Order: sequence, then C-alpha cells, then structure tokens
Amino acid sequence: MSVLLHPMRKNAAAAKKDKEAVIFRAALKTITEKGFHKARMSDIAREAGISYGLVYHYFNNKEDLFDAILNRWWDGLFGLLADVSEGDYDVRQKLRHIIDYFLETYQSEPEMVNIFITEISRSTTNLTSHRLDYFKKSMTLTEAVIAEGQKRKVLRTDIKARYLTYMFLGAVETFLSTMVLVDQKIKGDAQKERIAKSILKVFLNGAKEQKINKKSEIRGRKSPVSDMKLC
Amino acid sequence: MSVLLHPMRKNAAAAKKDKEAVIFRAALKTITEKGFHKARMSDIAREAGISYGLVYHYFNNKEDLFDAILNRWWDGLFGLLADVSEGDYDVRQKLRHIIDYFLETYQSEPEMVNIFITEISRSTTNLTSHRLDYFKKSMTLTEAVIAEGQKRKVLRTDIKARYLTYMFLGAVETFLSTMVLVDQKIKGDAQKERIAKSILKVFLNGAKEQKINKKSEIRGRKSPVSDMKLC
Amino acid sequence: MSVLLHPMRKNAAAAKKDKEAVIFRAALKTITEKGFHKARMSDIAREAGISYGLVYHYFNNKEDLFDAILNRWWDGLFGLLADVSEGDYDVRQKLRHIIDYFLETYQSEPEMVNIFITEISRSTTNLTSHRLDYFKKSMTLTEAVIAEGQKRKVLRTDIKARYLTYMFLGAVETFLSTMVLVDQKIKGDAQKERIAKSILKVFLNGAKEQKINKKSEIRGRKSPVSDMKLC
Amino acid sequence: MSVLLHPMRKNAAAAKKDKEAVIFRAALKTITEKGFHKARMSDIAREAGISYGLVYHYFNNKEDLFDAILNRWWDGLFGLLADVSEGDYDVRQKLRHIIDYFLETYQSEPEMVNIFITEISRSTTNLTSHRLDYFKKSMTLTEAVIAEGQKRKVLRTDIKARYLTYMFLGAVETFLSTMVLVDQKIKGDAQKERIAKSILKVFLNGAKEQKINKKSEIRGRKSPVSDMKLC
DNA sequence: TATGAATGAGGGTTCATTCAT
DNA sequence: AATGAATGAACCCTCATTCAT
Repeated sequence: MSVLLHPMRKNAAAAKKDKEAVIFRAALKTITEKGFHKARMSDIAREAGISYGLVYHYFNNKEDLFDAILNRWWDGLFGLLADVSEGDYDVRQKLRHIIDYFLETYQSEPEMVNIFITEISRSTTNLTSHRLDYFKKSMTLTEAVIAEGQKRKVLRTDIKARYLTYMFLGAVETFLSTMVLVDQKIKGDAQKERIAKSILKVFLNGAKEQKINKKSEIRGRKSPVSDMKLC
Repeated sequence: MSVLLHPMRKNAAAAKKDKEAVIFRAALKTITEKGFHKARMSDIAREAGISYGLVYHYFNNKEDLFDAILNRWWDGLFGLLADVSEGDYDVRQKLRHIIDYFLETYQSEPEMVNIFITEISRSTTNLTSHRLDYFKKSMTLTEAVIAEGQKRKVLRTDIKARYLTYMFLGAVETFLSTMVLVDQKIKGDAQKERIAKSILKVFLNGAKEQKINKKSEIRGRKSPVSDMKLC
Repeated sequence: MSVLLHPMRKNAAAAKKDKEAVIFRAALKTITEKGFHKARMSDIAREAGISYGLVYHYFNNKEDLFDAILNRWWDGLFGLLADVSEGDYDVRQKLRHIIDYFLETYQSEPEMVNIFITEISRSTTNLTSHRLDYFKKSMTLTEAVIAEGQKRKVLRTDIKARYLTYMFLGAVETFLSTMVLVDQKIKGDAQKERIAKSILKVFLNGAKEQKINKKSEIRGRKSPVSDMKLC
Repeated sequence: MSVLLHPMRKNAAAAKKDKEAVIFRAALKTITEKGFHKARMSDIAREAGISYGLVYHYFNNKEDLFDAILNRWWDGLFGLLADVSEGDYDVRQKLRHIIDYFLETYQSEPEMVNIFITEISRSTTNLTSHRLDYFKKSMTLTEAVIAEGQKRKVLRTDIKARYLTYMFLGAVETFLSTMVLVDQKIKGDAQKERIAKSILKVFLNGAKEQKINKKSEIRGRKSPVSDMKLC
C-alpha cells in the first residue's frame, strides 16, 4: 500500500502509535509509583491526559497493558543478549554489556527497570507461567555467557554456572533496586562507569582485599588505582 | 498465681497463642502464594480453618497481620546482627553468619523469607516510612560489618562500603528469591553449606579465574588467596 | 416463700438485680455518648466491667436492653402523669410538675433524658410501632392536662389543645436537648427554679413585653419582678 | 462556546445534575425513613433506580451525601436569615418569616426538615464539630432577632435572649417533628397559616387565657395585645 | 476516536449473637 | 454465673470493565 496514495492512513497509524505511546508512558510512570496493583486505570488515563474509556481502545485490559510493558523490557533484554552472544566479545565485555544494558535502561527509562525488578524479578504475585518462561529464558541466556566464561577459564569452575549467574544478576539488580528505593538517579556517564566497574570488579575479582596487589605494588609500584583498569 | 490451681488458665493462654500461630502460618502461606495484595483475609481464614471474623479477634486488620510477619523477620534478623556484632568473630565469619541466617530461615520458614524479599526488599508498594526504617537499619548494620572488614584490610577499600553491602545482600537475596521463584527448596545441610560457601567465595574472592594464584602456587609462594580452598 | 428459709435466694436475686443495674447504667452511659447505633455491646460490657457474653445473661439482646431503658423512662413519666392527673392541683401546678419531672430527671439521670430526646422523641429511626404507642400515650396524657386548662379557662381556647401540647413539650425538650448538646448540667436547685419558671412564664404569658404590667405598675407600683411570681 | 454548536454538552451537564438530583432525592427519602445509620447506600441506589457504584460517581461517600443534604438545608436557612436580618421588617414579621421558612420547607421538602431535626438538631450522634458550627451559627442568628426584639421592647427582657431562642425554635421544631412522627402533612396554605399564627401567638402572647385583653376591650382601650387577632 | 456515565463483583472490616468451657 | 473465642451476615467502598453517545 503506497504511502502516497493513502497519506492519511499513515498519519492515522502514526497517531495511533503516538497515543499508544502516551498511554504506555503513563502506565510506566503510574505503575512505578504505585505498583501494579495499586495503579488504577483511571490514574493511568489521567496521567496520559485522556479519558479512561480510551485506554481500552488501545489495550484490551490492564493485564495486557502490563504485558506490553514487560514485552518491551524482554524484547530489549533479549535483543541485547542476542547481540552479545553473537558478537565477537570476550566474556568480560559481554558481562559489561549486560550491566550497561541495565544501567543505561535505568538512565533512559528508570520506570521500566523498576517495574521489572519489583513486579517480575522479585515477585511471584504477578507471575503467570507465561511470564515465568520469559524470566527463565533470560536466566538461561545469561547463564550461557557465564558458562562460556567458565569454559574459557575466565570464570572459576568450582561453582555451578547457575549459582554464578544468580550472583551476577543479583549484584546488578540490588544496585538498581536500591537506587530505585532511595530514588537516586544515575548522574551522568561518569557515575555509570563507576558503578559498572564496581559491579564487574567485585564479581570478577571479589571483594577480598587483594593482598597480591600489594605485593606487586611493592615490586612494581602498581597503585590500587591501576588495579581498577583491570575491570 | 499457681499454675496448678488454674490449669485452664494456662491452657487457655496456650490455646490463644496456638490459634494465633495457626493464623500466622496461614497468612504466611497465603501471602507467599498470592502476594500481600491478592491475599484475601477470607483466603487466610480458610487456610487456617477458622471463620472469617476470628482473624480479627487476633489481629486488628490485614496490615497488622502483615506487620506481625515482618516483625518476626526483623526481630530474627536484628537479633542475629546483634549477636554477630557483639560476638568474637572475624569478618568472614560474620558474613557467613548473615548468609547462614538467610539460608536457615529459608529452610525453616521459606515463606517468611519470600515475603521479606518480594514485599519489602524489592517493592516500594507496601513501603511505609515505618517499614523503610527497619529496612535502612538492617542495611546500616550490615554495612557496619562490611566497613569493619575494610578497616581490617579484609575487604577492598576502593569501593564504598555501601556499594559492597548492596552486592553482598544482593547476592544472598537473588539466590533466595530465585529459589523461591522456581520453588526450589534447600535439600539438606550439605546443599546449604555449598550455597553459603559459594556466595562467600564469590563475594570475597571474586568469580574470576584466579590465575595469579596458580602461578604463585607453582612458584611455591603460598599467597593468602590460596586459602580460598578453605571457603 | 420465706426469706428466712431461703436467705440465699434473696441475696441471689438481689445480686442479679445489682448486676442488671450495673449493665443498665453502663448502657445508659454508652448509648448517651455514642447513640444507640454506635454503642456496641462490647462497649457496654466494658463500661460495666464484665465480659460481653454476660450481658446476654441479663438481657436477651440489644433491643431488649434499649427497651429496658425506655421502659424506665416511660414508667417514670407515666407515673408522674398519673400522680398529676389524680392529684388536687391547678393546671399551672400540673404543668409545673411535668416541667419539674423533666428537669429533675435530667439532674439525676441526664443520660436517660438525653436518650429519650435523641433516640425517641425526635427520631423515627428506632421507632417501632410498639414504641410509638408509648409516645402517643404520653402526648395524650399531657394533652389532657392542657385541655383541662382550656376547659377551666386558664388556657386559651382559640388554639387546638394538641397544638398547645406540642409547644409546651417543645419548649421543655428544646431546653433540655440544648443543654445536652452543650453538655451543660443544671447547677443546683436555684437554676432549676429559674429555668422552670422561664418555661412556664413564656408558655403561659408569652414572650411579648408585658405592657399591661406597666400600666398596673403605674397604677399599683407593681414591679416587673413581681410579675414573675405569677408563673 | 455556543450552545447551538454543542447541544450535547449542555444536555450532558443537565443530565449530570439531574442524576445527582435523583440520588439526592433518594437519599433524602431513605434517610428519612431509616435514619442515617440504618440507611444503606444500596437502599439509596435502589430507591434512585441506579446501580450501586454510580452513587459514588456523584458523591464521594455516605458522609458527603449526608453533608450535601445538610448544606442544602443550611444554605436555605442562612439565606432566609440573611434576608430577614437585612430586610425592613419588624421583629414579629421576622419571627413569622422564620416560622414560615420551616413550615414551607416542610411542605415542599418534608424529608429535609425531618433529617435536620432528627439527625442534627436533636442528636449528638452525627455531630461533627464542623456540623456543630453550622448549628451554633443558626442559633446565634436567630438569637440576634430575639435580642433585637428585646432591645425594641417587643420581647420581654427578664428572660435571657438565648432562653427565648430555645423556646421559640423549640416550639417550631416540636411542631414539625411531631408532624413528621405521625406522618402528618400540612394540608394547604390555610393550615400552614393557622399553625404559623398559633406558634407566633403562643410565643408572643402566651398560652394563658387573655382575660386582661377582654377587659381592656370592654373598656374600649385598645391595647397592643388586642392586635393579636392579626396573628 | 473519544468520553465518562454506568455496572457490579468483590474486598476489608464490624459487631450482634452463640456456645463451649 | 461468667468468660471470651467463634461465627458470619452485612456494610461501605473500590475499580476494572462495558457501553451509549
């Protein structure tokens, strides 16, 4: 169908998408603030600046609206994980990309990250089996990266890949959820860098005081700061 | 007043406590299954095998019943944290005790842990300022252990104590919440041991393959890191 | 049945009456404070210092307890009205006795008067046909006094006796209900006298400035104060 | 915005007002019949011929609906009292206007008058401090009229203005509440005239047989009291 | 598309009453 | 006579969803 022949169609479709996006954003914000259960359809409509009857024109019901949000999250995450696993990165870079995805999404769409963590990642409440499947898939894909790291001797093998995955994602999520809890935004890319490095550092090198470094420091004047470059 | 003289009194009091406990358990189970919001007082009553109104004989309202559960959790956790900070333990032992508390509570009362994680730790929905205070207190107490570790040079100091705390608790929580999510129970103390050690190992020594150590081992220089095997 | 033979019976009966009276008083107080609907049986029991199950030992149910209160009021009022109509009083004295009964009962049992006014006299809410009968009877008995006054040419006849009755009782009740409203007690017999006289004065002589008196004053040096003696 | 261009707008607004009025009437009727406490929101909805939830579309809750009724009453009464105090009337005319307001409102909206008397004027049960303020204001405004009468020597000064106010309003209210109680409607303006005159007559001139007047009439001396017939 | 009036199932809570002890 | 645990019907209110306009 030619756009030239039916310019209104395109505009109409675009308008539809626009309005859908407006509702989507409103839902994101409202659900973040109140949680899925306490967020009322009328709250979302008011936030979107439309009548609440109209929400049902674009989304069948509240659950569907919720799933639309989740799908956006999953689409993004699965896209990233696909890029990562297909791309030519070493394991550390892959993990860093995953961390970056969480942090960057939190920067650009903090509500989405919040909803993922509070309503899905840590809640059995809204967990339909359909939604659980997505969750398990994301776990499995991340685990593949971890397992690859073990295979390539970048990650220790004396702990199950699944356990390492729990800890890796746990560190990322806790960081984000605590920032959400205290309503702290990531201030600029510099802070993002620092957080990403910290997570990766602790996960990869551990929290233990690296006495080895001190020795090397003594021997090679390597300062603890230089150590950070390793991350 | 002698118990011998008033045996019924004692039984009555005991019966009262018993019934309260029955309702408490039912609430634990129901809230775990459905979440606080979807858990109906009638569900809890049915689960407890009592009439609807009787729940209100023992608990003022749903919110109070919820707080009773949370208080039990916080009482246990704060008790443990007090024991830990007062006790004569090194930092690693202290962290291990904290991990053990989570794991053991999950073994004995998985619902309690689940409710803590899903409804409080990762949700702003039910977070009254009163409840947030408890949460912050637990963070601060754990951070004190972490900070002590930094002071004693057991933990790295180039990352803020608060950040390390997030990661430590995050790892523990993710472990537990994922087990909750897939409804996996801890099978015996052996598995508990393995999980606790894994968490501690990764947190303290990092997930990275410790090539440095191997070298130093080869060279015959026993680095402190080599005692990793003890974990 | 001889009291000597069954002394305990008497004591038991007396005790029963005592406990009944305690509950009665508690009901009076509670219903006055909260109104019949908002007064809970448990409130009454707590006020009486007994368990709430016991209330049902002495009164079948809440309605019966309420009726017991009303009956006490009606018994007193009908007793007074009987005394008044049988006694050798002129109409003014009879009306004065009625006023006194209200005021004195308000002095000794303000709650009873309050309940009568708020729950019965001015409320269709609690009015069963059975209760309405009592109300009508009291109206009719008072009207008889008024009608007698008209017959004896003490009261004007150009207004229906029933209308005069409304106004007479209306003045009394408004006085009392307003005192109840502002929680004002009658301070001593002197104030009671003044109120009783005021009501009677206005009812009998009217609120209008008594210019006639001024004339008589002029003629006979009768002061306005002396006019009060007429009431 | 032209009404011609948007006729539906006007109709919609009108419809909204209509429905609100329907609910208002239903509430009036139901509360009159059952009292505020026993009146159920479902009763009101059924009486209005609408669904349960719709009541909450127009009124926030039961209290608000109740207050809407009271406000209508107070608005009318305060409007009348303002007119009266500003208008060029003598005191008797002012009192007559007040009486008329009660009687006419009872004719046109008997339920409103009933609710005022039973739920507010004579009941502490529903009396919030906010509502008590209105009540006191109406007392004060009426007292001002009475006090003016005393100042102009139309009303006796040996009784406190407040006491006279109690008696005046008491007479009016008792009349109305008793009519409500026996479900008696005012039959036509003639009866209204008679009642109004009776109340005013008794309040101003008293219930006593006016022998004095007759004498003065006989003597040919037209006293002010003789114009009583005008009442 | 767009509105918001209309519906009604269902939830938390109250409390009169019963009953086992 | 006395207790208070136990019951459950009813109430107020919420809010997702439908539908007439």
